[in-house]
Amino acid sequence: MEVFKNGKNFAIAIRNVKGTDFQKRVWSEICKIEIGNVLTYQDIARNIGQPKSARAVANACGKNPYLEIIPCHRVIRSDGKLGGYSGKGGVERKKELLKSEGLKFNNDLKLILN
DNA sequence: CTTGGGCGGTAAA
DNA sequence: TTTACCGCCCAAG
Repeated sequence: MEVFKNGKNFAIAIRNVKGTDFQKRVWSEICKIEIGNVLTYQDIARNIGQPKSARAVANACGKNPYLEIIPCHRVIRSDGKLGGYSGKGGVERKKELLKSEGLKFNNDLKLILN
């Protein structure tokens, strides 16, 4: 059994999750991102000890089975652009989610740092 | 801005 | 066991 925490500090136990070890490591790492924060795919890769696996991390995000729990929208590209979003609404939805968490973007969908 | 090479995990063939 | 596919990254031009 894996234990995930989201940004609101709810602990959520998930049994019989369907996915590979790699995917679970990625997902649990994503759950650590707090509201208003973002990490890059590369950051996640580094945090799980596989700095060269940024692309694979993106794959795992896309297969996230718990869209409502795991904040995969808080993962963006290392150049500050949004990247993709496989949930309903696509990147536009991703952008709105992040804006509602207090982040801002320029017209190139690029994150504006404070 | 574009391109081209490199990359790793996964599902399907 | 290969292949094809990607929500990526980086260096050059």
